Amino acid sequence: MSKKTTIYDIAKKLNITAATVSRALNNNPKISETTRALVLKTAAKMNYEQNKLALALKSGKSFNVGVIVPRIDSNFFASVIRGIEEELHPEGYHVIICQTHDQKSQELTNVNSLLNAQVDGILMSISNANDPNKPENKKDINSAENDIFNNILKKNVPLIFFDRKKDIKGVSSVIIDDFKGAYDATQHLIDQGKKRIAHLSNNREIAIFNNRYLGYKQALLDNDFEFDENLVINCFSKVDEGRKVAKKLLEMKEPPDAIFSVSDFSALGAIQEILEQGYKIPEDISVVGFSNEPFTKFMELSITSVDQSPTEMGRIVAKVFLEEVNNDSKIKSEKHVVLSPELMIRKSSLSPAVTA
Amino acid sequence: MSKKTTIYDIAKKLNITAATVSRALNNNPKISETTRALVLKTAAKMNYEQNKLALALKSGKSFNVGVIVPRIDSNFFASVIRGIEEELHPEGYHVIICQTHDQKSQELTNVNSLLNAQVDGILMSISNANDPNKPENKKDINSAENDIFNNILKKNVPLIFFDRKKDIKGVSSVIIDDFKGAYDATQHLIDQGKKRIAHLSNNREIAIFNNRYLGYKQALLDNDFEFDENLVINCFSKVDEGRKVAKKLLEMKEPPDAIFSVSDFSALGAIQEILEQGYKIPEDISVVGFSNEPFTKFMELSITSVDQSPTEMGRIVAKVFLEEVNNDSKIKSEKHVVLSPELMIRKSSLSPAVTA
DNA sequence: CTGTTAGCGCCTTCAT
DNA sequence: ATGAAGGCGCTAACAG
Repeated sequence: MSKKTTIYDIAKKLNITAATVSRALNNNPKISETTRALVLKTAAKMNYEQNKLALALKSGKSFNVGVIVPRIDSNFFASVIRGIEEELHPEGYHVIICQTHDQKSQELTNVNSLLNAQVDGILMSISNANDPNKPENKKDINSAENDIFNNILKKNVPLIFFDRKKDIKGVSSVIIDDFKGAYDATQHLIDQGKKRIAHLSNNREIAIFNNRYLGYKQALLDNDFEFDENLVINCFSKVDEGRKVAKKLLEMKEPPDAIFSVSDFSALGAIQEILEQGYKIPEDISVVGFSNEPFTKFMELSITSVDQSPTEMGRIVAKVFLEEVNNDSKIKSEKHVVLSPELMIRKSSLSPAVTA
Repeated sequence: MSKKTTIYDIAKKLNITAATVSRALNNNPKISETTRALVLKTAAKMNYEQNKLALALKSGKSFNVGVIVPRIDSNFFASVIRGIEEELHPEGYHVIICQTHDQKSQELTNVNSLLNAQVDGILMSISNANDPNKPENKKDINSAENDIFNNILKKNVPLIFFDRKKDIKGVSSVIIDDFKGAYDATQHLIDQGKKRIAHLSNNREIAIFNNRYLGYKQALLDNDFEFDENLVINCFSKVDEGRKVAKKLLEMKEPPDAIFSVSDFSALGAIQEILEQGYKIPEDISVVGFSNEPFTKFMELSITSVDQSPTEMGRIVAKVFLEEVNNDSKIKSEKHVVLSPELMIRKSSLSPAVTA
């Protein structure tokens, strides 16, 4: 129906020129108070609203930022996005979300389509951080990915990684200290008197999982524990996978008396299997997860987990972006923020003996 | 650094005009194969990428849609958004998300800013569906809200409500059949032999909660149960609130033997309180929640709940939007989709007697 | 088939 | 203090 009213409409009505209207609307000092007031009034009356699209085309700033995540319906990513949105909204930015479903191809198309949409920045958690040291990954997909990242940078669009990063020159990042999170979790189990601590890991080509593995290992070494590679098993972040792996662990000649998992979901699966086989948690076997998923604290047997403060992470990612986008100087500096995770100690690992 | 290359750049290089380049790029039939090939090749070589902003300004279509939700870090909304994104992405649309934190004021500013950004549609779950029959709501905020909705429609921007809707002429909606969900849940409890079923409700000015209340009530009446208003208690969707209310219920002279809650969170709180007081679930008291939050199936004592298929809801919302936006005809028709919820029966309500 | 022209809505020099 | 003109990048109508 009613076409949107433009500055020309209101200019015509007032027998002045669009430029004047523009000035009045933008608090330009070079204009008389009377005409400004008049313009403002009629603008309001005519329901004028600025067309940000035209402004964007003119200024080269769209006030949109793209956020790329593997999926949005996971508490972690949703919370990060929440933080980003809350921090960016007051600054006038809109948040566009894209999902990759952990597929590199999606990642590439998403980046391209965001770039075409002229976003002012791209904040992303990369789909699958292949180890650049592995020669088989170095070519094909990986180089295509690097190309796209460099493409972003060449266009002067700020790019910021969060959680799952990749080391690329000129790219800032916000992550948590996975090493520390794992170290603390393992130390906690040791403090509870556990002697044989297993580790449910995941694809260690992904930095976050590798760092958790290293933190676990270091805690053992620092406590003069022997490190037994047989107690480290990879599994996907699924409940069923956790069950399977737990079953294997319980079949060992010398089963573990504690499990530290990189995922709350596999930790939950392990717990289910352990209880089903008649063991007691935490008396016989303690379990610690990672991510502090909402369900971990809701369980009757609440699960100890490592909190990653995702909303805070999102806030910081947004702040780093704002700094970069507001930094006019030609010299761009990377910024690397490492958040400290917090161990949430709950029933699944709190030995009654120690409690008392 | 490298400024983005435009069609002018490639036109100049080829000594042709920008229009021709545009035609070549858009598969316009009126162009020779040779020049098209040439243009395509040099475009690729120069890393040309279409500026969607300019296109949007020209065509009036931004290929952005705004999604407004109370908050994104809730499994329900995140899943709906997932569905929306997955359905819209292949069609070339980007999804902009806004949060209201259940505040009407935020809702208004979000709508306005999306409109300014020239989105092609707005999909929203309204913050707080005040009962329009309540005279005290009819003025101020409510009318301001209606104004803004009508404003959207006047601009010919498709508006679609999901989950929390409001009856406005010309606005389509996708919701679930809350009445049926509640009815089925209550009937299930009756089938399990329960005689005195309490209901944890919530602000019934919000349609979804009122409909759940009505479904609960109708199931009782259809089974010749007496309806006891004392067994209906309002509480927020929080674990602690559920505990408090459960405590009250257990203090009654004649406590209930089952609870149907409009929220999984308050259901969980109730469960915690009930177990703590030494009652058995489901033998003494059965509990059923609503929403099928992930944790309900993870609990050792898994919680029966009503699934709302949020991802599916998102997909459908997106489809309804696409239909509207692709419908050229002047006659706009509302579309109202009502999804059928599914009761997920779990341990918290499955009486062993019946199981056997 | 291709070039010319104009305009989407806004802002910003440059005049006046 | 205001008007005139140009341009952001693209497409569509109209010529040729």
